[in-house]
Amino acid sequence: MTKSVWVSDVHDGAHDGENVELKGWVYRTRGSNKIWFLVLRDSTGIVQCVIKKSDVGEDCFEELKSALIESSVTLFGKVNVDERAPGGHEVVISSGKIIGEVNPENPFPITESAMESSDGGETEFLLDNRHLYLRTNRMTTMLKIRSSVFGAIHSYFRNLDFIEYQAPNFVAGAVEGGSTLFEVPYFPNEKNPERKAYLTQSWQLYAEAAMPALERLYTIAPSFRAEKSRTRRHLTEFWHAEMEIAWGGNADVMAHGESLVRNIASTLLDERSDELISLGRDIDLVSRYADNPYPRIRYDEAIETLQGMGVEIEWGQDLDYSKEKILTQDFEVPHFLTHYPRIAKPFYHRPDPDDPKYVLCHDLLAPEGYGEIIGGGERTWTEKEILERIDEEGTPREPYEFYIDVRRFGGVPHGGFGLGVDRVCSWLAGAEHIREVIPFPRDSRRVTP
RNA sequence: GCCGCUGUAGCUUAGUGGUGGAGCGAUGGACUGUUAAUCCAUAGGCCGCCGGUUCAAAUCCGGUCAGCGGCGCCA
Repeated sequence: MTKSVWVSDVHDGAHDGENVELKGWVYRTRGSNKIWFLVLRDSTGIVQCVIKKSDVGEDCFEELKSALIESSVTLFGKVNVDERAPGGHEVVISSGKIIGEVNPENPFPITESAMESSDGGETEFLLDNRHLYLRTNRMTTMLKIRSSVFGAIHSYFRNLDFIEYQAPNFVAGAVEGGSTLFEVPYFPNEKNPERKAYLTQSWQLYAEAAMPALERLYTIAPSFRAEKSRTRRHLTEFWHAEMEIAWGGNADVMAHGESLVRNIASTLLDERSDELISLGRDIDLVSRYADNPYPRIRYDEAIETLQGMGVEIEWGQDLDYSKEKILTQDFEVPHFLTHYPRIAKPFYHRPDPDDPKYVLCHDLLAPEGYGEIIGGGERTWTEKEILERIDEEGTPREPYEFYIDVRRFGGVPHGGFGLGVDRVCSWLAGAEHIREVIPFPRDSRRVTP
């Protein structure tokens, strides 16, 4: 049953003149009643198969001719170098059969016309038929790019001896102050009829608990946000790559963030440049993101810049997307924004000892309007400071007792960041919408298929 | 939570008050090398749903449902 010949190997010339067995799905067909061209698709590409009635016989010819788009087939034939074939290689078939048929009364719904006006985007029809849309060239390409991004993140951290570490997805309280959490009934009982758990928004608090044990740790895991965001960069379930290091400050964490993102860009150039080109992505742009340093700008400078441009913004306000967009429109590479006002950020950010009006934090803003891809910084790490900050925010202490304990037993300076993996995929692939880079996107209005 | 836009055949769409058209796909036929093949024919429509105006509604009005886009929030 195992498959040994892949379409990409046929095009690479690995089987020229050989008899091979091909397994795959019908991509397109055309022809006459004497010669039939079946373009076969597998996970590595497409190849033209030539079926002549005189070679395969009447019965086989009629069977293969009846195979509709996305029928699965096995074909035997000889690999032939022929300039008339798309890609330069074709397979002249000697026999073959349909494995899984497609009923003519219910043909494969993802047609050329279904994708025609979508512009790589996401029509209602394509979203409803996502499970079938995955088989198309565009989605397959996106998923391959996504795989390389995940691989690059694992390689980056493992090469530096980071330990991959998993936190629970059911949690008792919020990480972000005031953000909306998904509630899940969690074994309510007589004592506690309303008992609930929440889906995690971040691995961070649990990573900090393991920081004194592992010192360098990372994860790639889903995070959940119950905000009804309707934008091209939000999902309710997204993949979060997070890291935490002991004995590191804001600048150290930022250095990792920069290296990681540049590493992802260069990995894509190595492994997926064909795919990027097929999506129409400008390779020079991706090279620029891989090769150039990412500047750091303090919050105060950003505010001054914006005010100088005539934007109405006051010191102390967080930078929303509309401001980010104005700020980043002239950026050629991602920029870090650092030292936000303490009042704009949650309690776990450490106040700057040089000026406690600010916290030691950073956001990494991607160019081309893709916005924030990293949020991170140095953590509040003494018991005194963390209690002070929790209280000043009005956050209850109880759910965070385990977190405060980290400071009570040998606290050390430490920090980390979270990177939105889907956002990075979307940005580097040049996607129109973050939904394009995840197989089954979840947003506030859609949980199916 | 707020603002905007769109629902016509399986898909993409034309149709501003008077018997709903096309392309793709499907089916049948023709064609010996096609490149999204081509040509001929056939089938396929509660014009999202409910109500109203009118002699007459896909078309005008009200409501409703669904979807999409944007803002706030963030990765």
